[in-house]
Amino acid sequence: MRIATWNVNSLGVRLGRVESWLADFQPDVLCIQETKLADDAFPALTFQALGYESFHHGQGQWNGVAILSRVGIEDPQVGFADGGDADPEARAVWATCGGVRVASLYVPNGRSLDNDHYQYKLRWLERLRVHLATSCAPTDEVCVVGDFNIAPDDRDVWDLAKFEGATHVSQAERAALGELLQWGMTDVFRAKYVEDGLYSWWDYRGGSFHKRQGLRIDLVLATAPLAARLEHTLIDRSARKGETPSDHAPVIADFGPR
DNA sequence: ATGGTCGTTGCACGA
Repeated sequence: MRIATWNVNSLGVRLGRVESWLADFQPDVLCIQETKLADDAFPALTFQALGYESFHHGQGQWNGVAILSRVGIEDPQVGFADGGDADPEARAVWATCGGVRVASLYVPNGRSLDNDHYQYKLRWLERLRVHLATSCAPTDEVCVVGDFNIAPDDRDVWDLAKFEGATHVSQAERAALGELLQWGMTDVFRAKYVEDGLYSWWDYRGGSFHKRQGLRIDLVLATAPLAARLEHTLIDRSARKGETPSDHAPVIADFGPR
């Protein structure tokens, strides 16, 4: 089972690229972030014609997350089932695809450590932790993927000095991610590759991609029964090349049969 | 030199 995640930075602009990427990589599940579309503008029929059912939660101009699946979409769910207020931003969808509980997440950016949005980010991560702890078990097959806007450790940052005092690397964010891992999830890309310099996002400005100045912030987290079957994982840097790319590359994980 | 680009929208702001 091939599960992929890709922050496309506007599905309206990137639909052609997503269509050809699906044809090239044939994922069973593709989780998309930053569709920047309202639900009635989501191109479900286009994906259906390619063999993918879909579930989208959007709000229009910003955010927006989706799951595409050619192995079924059951029990779709939006946001967090923690009894709290609905998230005002469209950042999380869940569905069961081929027996795996899948989440497509767009974790808040945080903007800066002294910004209210950073507190929203930390609260959002805590709601994610509670949602997982109360609706899933580490012994279930759960795959939580997306743009985490957190570089898990220093290997995932091109220049630590540039990020001193910034979001994406702060102790509190990394600790929040660490709690998800401690609960029972594996960062499957890091499980296969230990070296630094392997990134999934590069700033559009200043030729960052060609200078290899990026961050690894797009993650595939899997519970033990799934992670034990990991066969391959890849960041598709080729998708960051050419005309009008997203600033993120897709991340793929292949899990063998049960 | 504290910039740079791209997406949204609308002539600024978020990432």
